[in-house]
Amino acid sequence: MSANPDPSKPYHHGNLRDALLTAARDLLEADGHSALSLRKCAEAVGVSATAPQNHFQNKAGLLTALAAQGYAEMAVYMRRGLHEGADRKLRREAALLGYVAFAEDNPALYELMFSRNRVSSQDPDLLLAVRDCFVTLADVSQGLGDFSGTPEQIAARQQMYLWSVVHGYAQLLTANRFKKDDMQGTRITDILPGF
Amino acid sequence: MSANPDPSKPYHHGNLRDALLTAARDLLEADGHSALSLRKCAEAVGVSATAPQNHFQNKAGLLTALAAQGYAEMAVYMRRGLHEGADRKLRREAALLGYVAFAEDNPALYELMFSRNRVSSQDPDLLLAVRDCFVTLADVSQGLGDFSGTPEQIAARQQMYLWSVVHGYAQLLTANRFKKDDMQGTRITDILPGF
DNA sequence: CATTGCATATTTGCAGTGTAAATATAACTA
DNA sequence: TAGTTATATTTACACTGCAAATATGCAATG
Repeated sequence: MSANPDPSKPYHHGNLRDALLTAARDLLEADGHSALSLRKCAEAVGVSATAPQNHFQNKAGLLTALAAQGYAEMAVYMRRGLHEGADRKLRREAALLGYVAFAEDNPALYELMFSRNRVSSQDPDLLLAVRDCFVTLADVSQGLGDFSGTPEQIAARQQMYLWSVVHGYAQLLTANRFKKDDMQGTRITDILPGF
Repeated sequence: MSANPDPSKPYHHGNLRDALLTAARDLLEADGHSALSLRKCAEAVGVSATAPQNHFQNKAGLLTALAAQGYAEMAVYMRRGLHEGADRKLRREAALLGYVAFAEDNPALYELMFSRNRVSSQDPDLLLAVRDCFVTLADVSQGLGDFSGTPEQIAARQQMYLWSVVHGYAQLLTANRFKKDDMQGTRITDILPGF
């Protein structure tokens, strides 16, 4: 129909999917989840309003991809400073501090990752990223506490316990639910009895 | 201009605010937060699309009122089965089970109550409801664990710890993040080491 | 009782949103 | 080169929150 209005800009972006994800994360962390729309992402990247539809089935698809990216990064945070052969308690401490650090660095994304019904929880890529992330958590939960039952039950409860505390702490912290006076530099590793 | 189209229905609803809140909760729990809109609430109650504006400054106002209602109800759940003079451990158990039961009965509302930036966290009514709710939590967190420091620091960390575990457990549970095979009827009181 | 004031509800209008469908463009492939 | 496919645009529509003007009826006041 009409010619390309700006010949300097190619018709095809080349890497639109990644560019949209980056724009989405910026919008999400900068202005909150309510400021995140497919159209704003498109505008930020400089493409037409409906271009994102070619890369994400719908908005949930974009959010799901964001969440998967988040889990992958959280895994890196957790493994940072976690060295093979180190003392188990030190490994656990490193993983927990990494977990919380990720949540503090990406509070809006963290909320999205643990939200109900906003991401397609059965997405294969997401499931993979989640699994990879919680391999570390399951690892460092070994030998924790004094639970009873079969070895499998003990392991399951150790994981449920550790994940519950660290997730609860991370979410309450990033949602500003802890009074600053009470905090006084308290870290996740300071509130685990017998740690 | 034009006469009332249905004389059987009064021009003024009479109790629109409460009716809207009820409709909002139904929509929220039934079809998820994305199905919740001011217009749908209005339609469910049978008033004009913009009638809610007279009772809530904006959508955040409605969500804030919903959250405040939630905290008030959660306080009731926690105090249910918590009798004066009872053993502290039993009181703690009752409060925790009540906390989780509320989250299970109102998963979408629970998520809203702990979300970032969706509710006006400085709303006076909300703050009051939150405070009343966590009086009980602070109460039953006394004598928990083996923390060190000044009495104030110990109390603060006891509260942070208990709130973190129970919140993390409730959220992960209602977000279906615990594998059913691992659960096997495990309750919050089963994953607290030394409980 | 009449009238005035106020809380409540409606109507109208607008910008922003997700998404479907048809079309256009360019890259790849045989 | 010709045909196919992936990628991007345009157009269209229903839905949303919200602002502004208007309508309605109750309650208090003269």
